[in-house]
Amino acid sequence: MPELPEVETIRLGLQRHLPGLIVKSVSSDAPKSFPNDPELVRQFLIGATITKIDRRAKVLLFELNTDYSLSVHLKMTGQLVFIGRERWGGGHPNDSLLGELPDRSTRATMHFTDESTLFFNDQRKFGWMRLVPTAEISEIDFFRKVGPEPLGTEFSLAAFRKALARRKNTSIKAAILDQTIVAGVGNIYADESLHIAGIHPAMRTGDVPLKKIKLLHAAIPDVMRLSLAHGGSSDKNYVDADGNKGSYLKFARVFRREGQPCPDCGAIIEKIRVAGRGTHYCPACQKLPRAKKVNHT
DNA sequence: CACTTGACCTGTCCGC
DNA sequence: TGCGGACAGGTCAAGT
Repeated sequence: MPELPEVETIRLGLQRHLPGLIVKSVSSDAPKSFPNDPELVRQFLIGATITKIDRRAKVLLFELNTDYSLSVHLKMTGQLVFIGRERWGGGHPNDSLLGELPDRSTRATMHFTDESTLFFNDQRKFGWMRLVPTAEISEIDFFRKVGPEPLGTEFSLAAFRKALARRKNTSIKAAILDQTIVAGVGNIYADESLHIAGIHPAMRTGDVPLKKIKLLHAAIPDVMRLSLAHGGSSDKNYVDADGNKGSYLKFARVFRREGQPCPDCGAIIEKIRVAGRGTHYCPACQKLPRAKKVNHT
């Protein structure tokens, strides 16, 4: 899915469009992508005003002027696309999408009283939109366990080292994909940050020297800021709230670049499988000392 | 607990 | 061209 930079890009777009809008109706493929009790929807979503769009890790939170919030996880292929008040003839920048949405991957559609619409599309149906009592969000298991935001101040080197100590026998890639270690890293930015830090993705976490852990700790927020500046990464599905693609992959160092030269040394980038995920790395810049590998594929 | 694998879905691409 | 299998950006549950 969208990883942190993509979800944050979507959040910024939604924050421009949604606050102040009043939900008129919702249609969905419930319960699959919209697992909510119809009575809760009627009471706490229909007629509610959206006040703010927040994000924690890869989860979006639509704050409502009721006791509930709408949490959204896009997983691998989710999209949230807003179509403005086209009936007013206002020339919204993505009016060209009119007629293209809904499409066959549209799982939920939220209509607002001003005739604008938010489409939740998700080809693989892994994502969801879920009403949660706002006061209980911090008690939800995921939010209790999730690690620090890499672009925030709590992501200190000390906190990172302490968290990594819990996963010392797994690969460093599996460790940084673990949302309880650091929030928002997914497959793209795991590969990119490990390349910046010069760490082989399959290296056992406990064997990565402190010097490299420091580089990795700096690389994770750096690569996310760079991606954010380019509107995120669009490989196949990702678009922002206005339907635009992100361009980070044009600048990617290793992700989806197997067979191409490493931007640092020119060696040919390889693709392997680590932690069950397709993994891209430079065999020259990211060496694996003998016996420092983790015993899974 | 720490760790790995498989499941959840649909679509696409690749080799035969 | 058709068909089977592998694979795709994320998390969970369930197994060891």
